[in-house]
Amino acid sequence: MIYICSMEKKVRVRFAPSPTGGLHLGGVRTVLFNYLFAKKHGGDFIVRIEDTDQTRFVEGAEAYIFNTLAWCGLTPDESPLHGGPYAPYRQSERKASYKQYADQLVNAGFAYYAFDTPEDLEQMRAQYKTDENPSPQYNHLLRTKMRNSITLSEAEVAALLAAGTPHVVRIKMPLDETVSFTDMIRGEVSFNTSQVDDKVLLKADGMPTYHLAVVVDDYLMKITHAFRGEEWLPSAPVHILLWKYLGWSAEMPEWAHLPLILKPDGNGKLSKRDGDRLGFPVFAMDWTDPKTGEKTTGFKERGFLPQAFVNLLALLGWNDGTDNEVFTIDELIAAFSMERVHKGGAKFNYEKALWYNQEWIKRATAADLADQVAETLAAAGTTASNREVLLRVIDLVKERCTLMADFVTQGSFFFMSPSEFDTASIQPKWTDQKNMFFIELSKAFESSIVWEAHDLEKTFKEIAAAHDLKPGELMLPLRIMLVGGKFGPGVFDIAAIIGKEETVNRIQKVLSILEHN
RNA sequence: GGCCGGUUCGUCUAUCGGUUAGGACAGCCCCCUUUCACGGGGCAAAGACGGGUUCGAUUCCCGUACCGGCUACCA
Repeated sequence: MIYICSMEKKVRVRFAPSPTGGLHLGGVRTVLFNYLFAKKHGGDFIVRIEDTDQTRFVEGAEAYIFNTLAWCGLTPDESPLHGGPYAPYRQSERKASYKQYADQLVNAGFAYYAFDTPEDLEQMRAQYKTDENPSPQYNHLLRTKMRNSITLSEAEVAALLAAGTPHVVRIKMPLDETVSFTDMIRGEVSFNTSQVDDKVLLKADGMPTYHLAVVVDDYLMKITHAFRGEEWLPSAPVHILLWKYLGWSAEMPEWAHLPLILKPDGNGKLSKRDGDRLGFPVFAMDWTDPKTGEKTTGFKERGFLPQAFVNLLALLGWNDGTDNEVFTIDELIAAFSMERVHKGGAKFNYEKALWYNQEWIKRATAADLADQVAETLAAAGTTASNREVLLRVIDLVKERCTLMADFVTQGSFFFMSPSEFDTASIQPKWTDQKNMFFIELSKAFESSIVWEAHDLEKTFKEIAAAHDLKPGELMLPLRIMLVGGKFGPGVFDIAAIIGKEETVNRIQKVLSILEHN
């Protein structure tokens, strides 16, 4: 027998989000693994919007998803936004195409109509709930006790259908069969069909559930590899069976169930709440819930570089087998392989995330950072109009910034005089002698012809010696005069950049503050 | 409860039968630095447990424990 090897087919993967809110870490990582795998194999990355639940529709969520992908630089080859040969890419717009497959399954005896109302189901669950079985399933046992085309006569079913009675289509899980498949990450996984319930395939409103839609669309869109979170593992047998019942087994994609991203403390899936509670972002970008108005901050607005965000996500559950942890997207594409994705979930570590961002800021050139830094500064009320100066400042301070916002504290004083001076740190040891020194220093600076760090330091030391003072006890006062506080790069580098006039002004300003205290 | 999955330093992880079990983040110490960082050096820190298989198991198998996921006309 000749098989068409999947390696000969063009790789096509899809990310299929439900537009119900902000995109969280785990979601972006799923996108990333899809993207890396596709690009690694010269394939296509498709985004398909799974908006089959009309009750959960959230305004703006879809646009948010695309904005996030754009920020991360993970551009889809096909999507509702980018178009493509298999449009539409929104399941709500594909609604009409699902019913025929549901009917096909019913006609073949693999699925059936169920007329139970939500109240009926609720009652059933209440009735059969016991301590041993806290959540009774609509399965091979219970379906015989419900109102469906298995328990009802053919005539009754026909009459109900003709009367337009609301109904769903459910898969008829076979009794005691073993369904197994090879997961790219976990190897062989198998299930006994008696343990799986009769999932709804087509809802009463005519929309498919995820179970039907994912199979139909993956087939129609010629998806070759299906990656999703581990939470989908339990429903995999339903999907495998559907591929089989629809007669598409030969084209079924390879599956990979990605490990979950866990909360840093305790256990369990990472949620938005954990971020709020522990003080770090969980969403990629800011998200405001249109209904509640609740705002959630994202990694972007928190001051992360997209390269760092992508990098840290890739290394959460994957590594290339070496000690290398910092990768560009191109390096990730080159190094990526599903075989090296972990099975176990990973607790999210915000400290490590900060480290990645700092690494990326350190490695970026001043020119790379300039626009963003200027923007960050502007948002904080500081105008950096001179690009030349801005570049010098960035080079001087970037290794002390872990978040973009750090450029505000580390960089503002280059462009405007500090609004506050930490004089409390120098006051106790302040003397007339020091006062005299700074008066003379400011005069000397004022009459300087050259204005470079090296010369300024030389002048500073000469005058200090003349006053019989150690440079060490004068450095901190000078720093506070120029910076406002005990931080920042070398004082003379700072003086060199802010210029003669500003340097002298700041020295005199603090001198007068000290005098009045 | 049932089903499925997972388990190496506090955290992320390397190891694809033989290693002093390696690296990174965080922590601590030292050096560099007349601030804060960066950088350099060092310390401390791990195979859940019990059985097998094997000359030899962190690695392969089984059981137990623990953790997680799922158990909707949600994805």
